[in-house]
Amino acid sequence: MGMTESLDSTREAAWRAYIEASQRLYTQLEEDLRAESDLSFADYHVLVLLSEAPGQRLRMGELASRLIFSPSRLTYQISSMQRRGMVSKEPCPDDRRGSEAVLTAAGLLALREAAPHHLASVRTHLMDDLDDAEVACLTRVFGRIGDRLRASRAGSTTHATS
Amino acid sequence: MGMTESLDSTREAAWRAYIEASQRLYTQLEEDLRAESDLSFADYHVLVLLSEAPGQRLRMGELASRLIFSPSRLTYQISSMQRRGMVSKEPCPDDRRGSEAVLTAAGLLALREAAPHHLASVRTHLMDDLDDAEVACLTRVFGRIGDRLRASRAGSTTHATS
DNA sequence: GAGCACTAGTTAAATTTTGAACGAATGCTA
DNA sequence: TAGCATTCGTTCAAAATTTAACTAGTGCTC
Repeated sequence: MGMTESLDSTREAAWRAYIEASQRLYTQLEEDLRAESDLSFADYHVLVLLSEAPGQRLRMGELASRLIFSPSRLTYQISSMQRRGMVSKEPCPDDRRGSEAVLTAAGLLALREAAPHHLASVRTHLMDDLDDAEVACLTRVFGRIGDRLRASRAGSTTHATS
Repeated sequence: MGMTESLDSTREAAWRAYIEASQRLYTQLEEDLRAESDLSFADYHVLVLLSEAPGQRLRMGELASRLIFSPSRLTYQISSMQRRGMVSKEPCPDDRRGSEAVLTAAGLLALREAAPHHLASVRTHLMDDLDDAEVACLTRVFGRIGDRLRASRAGSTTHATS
């Protein structure tokens, strides 16, 4: 387990650059989105996931795990969107504990109106700066990290065997 | 300005991988930090910045802009840390409007105790997976994006001249 | 040096997020 | 099938965050 207590300096620089830029990027995208659409980043993301789902509906739990939201956060998020008419909620047919969030026509419209602006933001603030090799690098790196984190979380949920 | 309405598919994949992994990474690091130290990610970051600053003190505004926090969020953050004894607050000598956050001995100790664990998390969940070329790529990409966003925000703060 | 626009930071109210506890339904095991 | 651990999602209270005033101080312009 030989572990040093710190990051080597090139990795520390990478870490700091990543943290700062990610924070700025997120802030900027959220601001752009709100400026042109009444949607938060979370709203937008919910709309995307629902619009891509079969029947344009998803179980609360499934949605929460894709958004990486806590259950209660998702409950709040969905009721807020429901209040604004973008989604409705229906009881789940095969599991009476569950419910599903369903995209409404208004929700789909909101997504269609916001998407071009939002995607333009993503391009402007992030993607336009990247060459193909860099895009490939990001996909590879973050894909791998996401996989690992997804797996480790799935593993630790199930109670530990001695 | 010929702009398409969407991202090409490799960029879209990169974007999605990045967003998901970033969110998971942040969640995981925060959880690790709390599990082993009573500190939030924000607390930790404040401690790092103060510990590196000359006199181990920084103006509120300076700290806010480095953390990418709104002024009121920083006020809240610092009072919370003050309550817990990690920082103190002193009026700024040369500008009576201002104040500075000062690292306390307890704050420095908390940082020293948390750092090895936190850095181990960063390594485990992010850096250990990356080869040198990938580290270089991240540094370059996020450095550039951070610079651009910092610049564009600085520019838009000052009111627009027609 | 008075007036005025701007900056620093705080405060207050509303919104969002977390975390723990809960009620209801499921499904496994005996 | 009774019992019990687990899962699904919500609720409630507490903590964090945002947003919009607002106070105080600065510094420029005349």
